[in-house]
Amino acid sequence: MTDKDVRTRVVEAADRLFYGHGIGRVGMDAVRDAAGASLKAIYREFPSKEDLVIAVLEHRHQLWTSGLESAMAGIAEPRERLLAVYDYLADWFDEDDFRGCGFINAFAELGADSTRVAEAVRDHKASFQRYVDALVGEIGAPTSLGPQLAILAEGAQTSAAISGAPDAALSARAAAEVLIDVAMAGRTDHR
Amino acid sequence: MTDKDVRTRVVEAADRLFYGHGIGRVGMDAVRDAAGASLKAIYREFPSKEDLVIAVLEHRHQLWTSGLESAMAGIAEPRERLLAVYDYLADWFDEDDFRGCGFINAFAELGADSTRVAEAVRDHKASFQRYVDALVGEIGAPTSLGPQLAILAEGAQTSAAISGAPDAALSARAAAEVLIDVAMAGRTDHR
DNA sequence: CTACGTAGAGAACGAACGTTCTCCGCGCGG
DNA sequence: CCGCGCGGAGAACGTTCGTTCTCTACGTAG
Repeated sequence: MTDKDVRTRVVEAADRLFYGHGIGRVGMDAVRDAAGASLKAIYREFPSKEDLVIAVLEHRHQLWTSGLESAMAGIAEPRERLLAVYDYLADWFDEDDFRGCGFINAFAELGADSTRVAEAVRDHKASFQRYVDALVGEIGAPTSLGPQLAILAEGAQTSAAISGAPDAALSARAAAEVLIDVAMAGRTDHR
Repeated sequence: MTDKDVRTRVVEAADRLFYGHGIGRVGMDAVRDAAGASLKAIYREFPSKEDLVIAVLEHRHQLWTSGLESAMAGIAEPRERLLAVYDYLADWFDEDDFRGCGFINAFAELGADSTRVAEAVRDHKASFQRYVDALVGEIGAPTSLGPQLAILAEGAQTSAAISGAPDAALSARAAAEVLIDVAMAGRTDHR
């Protein structure tokens, strides 16, 4: 229980609670109980709840990024790497505590009033967009494909969260395949 | 100010406030002030805040549906009607108080704990899905196209909300065009 | 005119929350 | 062995919120 330092325990506990019930519905007392830390220790590490939220979003960003990388481990072809994004989503949607994209949820809840939260969410999405854009660049597809693939990933997450049907990832993957292939075929292909 | 009945005024005011700031961050006092009604009158119409939220979501569903219909008014071709969905989104994203899909926002905030809200959001999304599916059926495209087009619409909304860039609608429209055309071409087309 | 039912304005209440404070026990330097 | 500072547990505080209650004004029936 006390094998990790306070900061890590608090962030991980808060992440689980915030993601599961929404940020506004989880009090600092619940975080304290789940993290096994004192309120004093929490507030020493995070001056306010908003700071904790930001730290949680950063932690979630790390998880997402490393998860995505390991999902692509061993895949060399950029086209296959792009499609692996949707397989990664499919695995995620199947977890029984899946409740949509934590960033979108945080943005929906606090984005209007907290500039810092809005910025953290924007950063995360922009980082993913850059990642996709880079892969799109590698296969030589037009840059307009990047946003389209990102929108598919985005939409699959909320679709799966709301309907509870994880096969939104499969639909998104199939659509991505079509978009990629058409983009490649339509490219000025004087080899 | 008192030209409409209390119920309508309350729902419209609450809708504006909830959508603009998030449901949890708007108190009943703010609704009372904005609607120009007494708390007593509000609670006579809506036994609890949750009931008001449900009524607001239903009202928003009406707005969305009628807006979509009028966006398609005069368009006969099912293919063009499908694409008009994304034009409708584009117009919406351009409004300066656009803050994402109110249903997704409500779901992110309350879906985990309020079954009624979760259900209302699911109903709305299912209704849109049926609408798209019907148009997909009319052009004789495979049913798998329906979810793909809905995911694009979904993703465009959150993308535009977070990045603040309304051109997500254009990306989604372009992607939809490709998906539709490929689906039509790939159809067992022995005429 | 008078009694009564109704509606509005806003005070009041209890709960929950974010944040701070108090108190106590424990470990360490002398 | 004795102070002393630090950390934890949780009480406390001020605010906000959902909901209810009180009080007053008013329209209407008789």
